[in-house]
Amino acid sequence: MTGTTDRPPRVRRTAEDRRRQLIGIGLEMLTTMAFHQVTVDEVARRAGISRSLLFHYFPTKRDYYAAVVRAAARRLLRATVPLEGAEPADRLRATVDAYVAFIRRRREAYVSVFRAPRQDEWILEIHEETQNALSHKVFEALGIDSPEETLVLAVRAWWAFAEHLCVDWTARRDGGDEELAAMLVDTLTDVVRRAAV
Amino acid sequence: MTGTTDRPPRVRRTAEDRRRQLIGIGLEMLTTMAFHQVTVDEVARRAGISRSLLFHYFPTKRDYYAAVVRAAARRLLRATVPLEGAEPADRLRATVDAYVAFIRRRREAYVSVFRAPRQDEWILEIHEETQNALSHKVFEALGIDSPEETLVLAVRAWWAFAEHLCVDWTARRDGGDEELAAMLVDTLTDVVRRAAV
DNA sequence: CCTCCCTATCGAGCAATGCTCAATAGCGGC
DNA sequence: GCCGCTATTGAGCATTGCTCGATAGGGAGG
Repeated sequence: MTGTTDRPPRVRRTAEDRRRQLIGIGLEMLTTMAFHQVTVDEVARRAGISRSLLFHYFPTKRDYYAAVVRAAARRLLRATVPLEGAEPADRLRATVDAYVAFIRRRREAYVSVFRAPRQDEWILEIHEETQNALSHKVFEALGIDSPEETLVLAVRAWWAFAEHLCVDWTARRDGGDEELAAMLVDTLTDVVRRAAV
Repeated sequence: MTGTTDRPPRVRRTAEDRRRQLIGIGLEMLTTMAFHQVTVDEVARRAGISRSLLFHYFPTKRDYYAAVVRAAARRLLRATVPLEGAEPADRLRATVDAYVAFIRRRREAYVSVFRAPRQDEWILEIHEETQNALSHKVFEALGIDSPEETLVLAVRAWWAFAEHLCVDWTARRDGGDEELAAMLVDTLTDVVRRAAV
């Protein structure tokens, strides 16, 4: 028998392609394990490349992580694009519905990326940015142009509420998402009212 | 000149003492940096001991981290002991006030321990436990013995709201904590009402 | 005050893992 | 069919979490 380890031959992709592949692998792995368990070695192995190449595309493991998380964030924001030209209440409800549906569908990934142990403040920042973007959607939906700081803080904090409730709710119940969404919209309305005073 | 590196002499403490010292160092370091930046080497250096000794007391770095976080959680829970035998509304307000005051005082530490990047699911669990304990205090204050699951989820999620709002608020404002506490109590009341339906 | 023993403490070294750098080889363009 | 750009690799370094056998401080008993 030959002593050759049957390694797949070197394949050459475009940079763009390779990036996408690597980020895809990261997204997939994060649904299974926490990021600090995701070793560069393993990602490279799954991609069928050497560790060095990963470092060629992402100078640091954190950069890689950040890219993966950013990809996840983009997915979320794309999923919650607000309805054009409907009633404020409907637009609010639509965004909240989309958010609930997103978490229902991608719960595992969402948790590992955003709520599970994160290793890097950078990830916090991306999460923060994302939640701020969601807050912006709320103000958009409500037709509020330049909200008071208190209101901004309150709505942002409400998203923390929403995130937590959605994650827990989808973990314990198989359905009732309409009820959940309704409760979210109601409490959001309450919060806005309280903070606007 | 002598070539002796001036290392302090070996001092022998009781196990209990050493544990406390190490945990204290951890709490202190966490106010300055994220945990993954806290290296075993550095902790040992500050304590004036060898790395090995740290591993003698905490079999794993995570065990050490967990001990530090647990200590921080105990502080928080001790700080928010509910008033005995007052009106429900007053007890609620007292707990919320204590929580706000705690974050105002120990903001840095709180953030690094609970909201900053955490490396370990164990830490999430401790945080979760702590927040659940806080939820329990709310039900105690309100005189609710066995709350519905929906209510439990809602109140727990409200604590996520409260945490976020407090951390952000204390970061941007120097005062107005009464206003903050009032808003928290109001929104909590709203949430309880909405979830009880 | 001396001795003994328990255990707190250390030093050296291993393994995993993030990261670097010079060298190699596939593929598009001429 | 050749050439050059760059995607790709392999070997190796440093840090860091962790192990293990050896050492020594200090309280208990004489």
